[in-house]
Amino acid sequence: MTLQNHKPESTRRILEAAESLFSEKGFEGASISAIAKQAEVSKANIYHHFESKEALYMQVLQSACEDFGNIVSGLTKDEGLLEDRLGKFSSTHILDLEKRDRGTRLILRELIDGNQNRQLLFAENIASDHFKHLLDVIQNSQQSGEVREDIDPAVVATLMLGANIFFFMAKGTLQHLDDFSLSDSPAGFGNAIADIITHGICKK
Amino acid sequence: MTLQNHKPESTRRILEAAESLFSEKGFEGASISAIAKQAEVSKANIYHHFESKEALYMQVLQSACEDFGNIVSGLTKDEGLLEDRLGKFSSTHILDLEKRDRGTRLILRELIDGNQNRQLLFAENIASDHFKHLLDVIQNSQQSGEVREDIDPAVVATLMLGANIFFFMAKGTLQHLDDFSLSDSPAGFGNAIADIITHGICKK
DNA sequence: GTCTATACAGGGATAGAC
DNA sequence: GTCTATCCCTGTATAGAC
Repeated sequence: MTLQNHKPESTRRILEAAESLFSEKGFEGASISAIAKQAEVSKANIYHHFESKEALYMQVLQSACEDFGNIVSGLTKDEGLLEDRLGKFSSTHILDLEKRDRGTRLILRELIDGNQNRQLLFAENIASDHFKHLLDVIQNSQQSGEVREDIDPAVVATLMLGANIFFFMAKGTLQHLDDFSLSDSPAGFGNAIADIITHGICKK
Repeated sequence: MTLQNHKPESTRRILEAAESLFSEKGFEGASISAIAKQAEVSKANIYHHFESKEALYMQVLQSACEDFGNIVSGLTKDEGLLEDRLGKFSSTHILDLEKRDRGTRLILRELIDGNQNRQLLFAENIASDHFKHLLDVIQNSQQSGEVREDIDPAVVATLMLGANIFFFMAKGTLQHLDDFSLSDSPAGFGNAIADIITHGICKK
């Protein structure tokens, strides 16, 4: 976020190519040469715009985090049934994961790699948006008496977000399971888990 | 699984070091030199026992998959309340993810990398154990009338396994969230989501 | 089976012309 | 700002002695 936003075209192309390759092959797997080739610039040009490979990577990661923040603001807080609201949230969330496929993969990689410093960054960026937004909805429903008091909202949020994220990352594997009919219907999956979370799987 | 099981000590040490480093840094991030140093053998020795870096990696991955298979067989199918059975399954599962930390990370990495060939391997290995085992439990409970007929067992299984796996991989990040009290209690989390999945979060 | 030494390709990064 | 050419290091993998 420098003051002069006269970013040359090449910078844009470099970031684009870097996001593509880092998300596909990881930090070590993506080489500067490959990024340069895909961006149609020279290696030296990359080092003119970015201090190092690491600096380039961090910039890509930063952008991905910011993108993630602007997603889930459309969730209605007070109207309609809780199941419908959660279903909408879940569907929207999972579709967004797919829409931002590359950014999503990038962040998932970081979650696993477990770099201590960066996980705080994620906690602040992503958690503060997705997670807390979802927390609010559940806490409100708890205060209005719709939701059981002995439920931990953070567990509900983790359950829902985790299921969506796992659905995203295991998509390729889930498709091989013949029992799994919803593997190509992310929105359907989102609604189905909202149903389960609100009402449970047992008969009443 | 060759016929002569006279694996020399060094082979054992190499596999051990390889699992450690591959799981920590990924395939590209872990070098043969580093593995050799940690295993206290020479680089050439590794190439004496394994055809290539890729072959070594595949062997490590294979072992991790097999380990995963032998986990969840203790789940009781017919006794007790569904909530208790699911709670036990979930807790056991999540504790096993942690116990086999390195193998778990290895497989999660592969899930993201999305190598088409290997995802079939996972579907057959892991799905056929964890996933189908859980499917059975739910389908049985459905036939006995305990569980709603309009529930897709595969969605329930994905929901539960996904939440556990996400809990495992996001542990480091979740710890930074002050709202999340269960971040250091995997078994507690497992039981909590079993409660939600069976009964739902809404008041009856 | 284990080592040292080495081949050779490719990695990240820099110098300096334009 | 962009390039070509180059530096130095480390990567995987092999040769050959012991």
